[in-house]
Amino acid sequence: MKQALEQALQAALEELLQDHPDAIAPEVHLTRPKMKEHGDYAANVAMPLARLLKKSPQQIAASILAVVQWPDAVVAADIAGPGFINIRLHQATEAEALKAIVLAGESYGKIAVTADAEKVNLEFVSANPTGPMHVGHGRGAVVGDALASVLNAVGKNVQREYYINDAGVQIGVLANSVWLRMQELEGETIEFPDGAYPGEYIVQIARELLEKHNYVSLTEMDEEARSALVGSESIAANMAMIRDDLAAIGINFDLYFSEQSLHASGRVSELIERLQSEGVVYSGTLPPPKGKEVEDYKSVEQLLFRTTDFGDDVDRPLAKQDGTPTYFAADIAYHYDKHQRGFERMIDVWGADHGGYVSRVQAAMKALTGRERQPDVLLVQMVNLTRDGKPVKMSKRAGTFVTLREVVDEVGADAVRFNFMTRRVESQLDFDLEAAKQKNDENPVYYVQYAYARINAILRKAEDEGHVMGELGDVDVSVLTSHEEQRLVAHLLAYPDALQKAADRLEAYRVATFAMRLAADFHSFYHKNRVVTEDVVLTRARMLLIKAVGQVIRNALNVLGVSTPERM
RNA sequence: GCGCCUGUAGCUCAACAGGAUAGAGCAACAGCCUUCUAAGCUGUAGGUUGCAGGUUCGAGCCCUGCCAGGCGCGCCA
Repeated sequence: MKQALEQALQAALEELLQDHPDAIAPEVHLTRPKMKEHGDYAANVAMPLARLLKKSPQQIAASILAVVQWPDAVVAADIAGPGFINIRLHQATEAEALKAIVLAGESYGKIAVTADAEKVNLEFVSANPTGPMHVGHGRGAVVGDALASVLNAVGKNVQREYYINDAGVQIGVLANSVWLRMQELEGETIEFPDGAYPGEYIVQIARELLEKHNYVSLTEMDEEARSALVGSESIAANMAMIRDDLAAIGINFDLYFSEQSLHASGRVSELIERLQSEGVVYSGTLPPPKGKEVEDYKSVEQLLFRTTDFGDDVDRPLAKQDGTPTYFAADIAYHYDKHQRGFERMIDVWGADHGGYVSRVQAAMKALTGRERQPDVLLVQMVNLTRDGKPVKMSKRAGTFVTLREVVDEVGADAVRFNFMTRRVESQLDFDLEAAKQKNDENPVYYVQYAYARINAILRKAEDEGHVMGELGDVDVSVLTSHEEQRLVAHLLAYPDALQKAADRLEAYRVATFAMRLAADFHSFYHKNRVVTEDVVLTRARMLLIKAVGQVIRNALNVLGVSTPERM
């Protein structure tokens, strides 16, 4: 319907502007007015034309209305305020759409993924395999997963991908930490250095490794070989834990991609060679960082990628002083690999502390593929964990940081997911453990789920009393005339647009706020109108209405990965 | 010092692509359960949208400058 209206207006505009060959008709964009008095749809097209045509917006709106050919469903269109065109539809036309919603069911609002759908790679979480995920990772995980679902729902072919940083010095630290604990468990006296990972999980891994391997033969091994063995097994153990924790909030990846595999297969060095042959690499020195005190700064000649030619601030090193590739070098190889795997679009979800990294990766991809803004990066801001309003002290060094798993176990997956999803990623998020645990109005997730459960309670009650909605075609929706009913209908019809907008802007939180507003409209309706009454016709119409509401709430929560209990 | 993000009601956040009277929840106050789930609803109060300029028919949103908070700033990832 919206499209039909927009087309009608667009056609009218073209006609009007025939006398102005140099004028370009603005794209018609209809909105749903906040206030019912402003009709079902509103268009502001007359306003931007005011200057161009040297007429008042009201006059222009009038000339548009004079030529426009509306679809049958339009009952009235008038000019209001500073030049809005407000369109009113036959109430029954809107309500008829309830039937289509119920018929479509789970697929209402969704676009099917076709064979030629755009291939999107969505990389998120990518927490280091050196320890458990913390709450900040959890936010990125939830946001990434929901965004993947949103994109999938609008017809994109989405792959969820996790990049395992299983290379570099941190892995050596991990191997060393575990080995020290193994020695300790065997009764040796060890000194546990500051830089090592202190957590209890390290001891647990050490214990498991001692069960699998003969300690004495390990001590007899060459140190490098032992470190490699302990390291890779520790990574495997940590990844198993991470996957398990992710599964606990309903997140599964299509692919876990190993950084180490890029080094092992020679793809990183191949990539560096390729860049060299293209002349965007040189040997040079970087100026010392400004504003930050670097005590032992030494100017060193390094292999540098001329990212400044592609929009970055300074050139970036591809190799460390010892000649091994930097993380950056591997990451370029990784993103280039995604490109070669045929993804038309890449989206990365990173923590805000990686913000300074965006321009260099995009610069590298521009150099390699000529494409701008790839990957598209979502920077997720920090989570401040509180309990009863007081900050929860976290220290990674002391091993006292709160893990994502602990939070999920304490407050539940639904509460964690929904709370992480109700805010834009750009804003920092305060997450209070006590508030998230409460099953009351402080907790938006229950508010929405409660609406769904309540709808089901009513439908059960209706059936118990012998009411049958019957064939959709027989339901007379013209009796749904109250303010609350019309609001609900309008809201339901806005769902596909809301989903599309969330996808276009990579803002999954919109689906959450949509669900909350819909739930609010439903609760309001519930208190003013009875569904099950003596009036058979009205009862059937309202059963259809709330069934459609329940369906849309369910669809929205499905996208967000939040459960929809039938009873609460 | 430079770059990115943020600043909206006492608190946590919205405001759909620059549109109509800036909205919700919590907290406060006053009401609503012998009728489909009170994990809910209705009402009252609460605002110089950090500050100052600018752009235009119109600015919370765009531009400039300040102020405040967060993140980052070579060979960690």
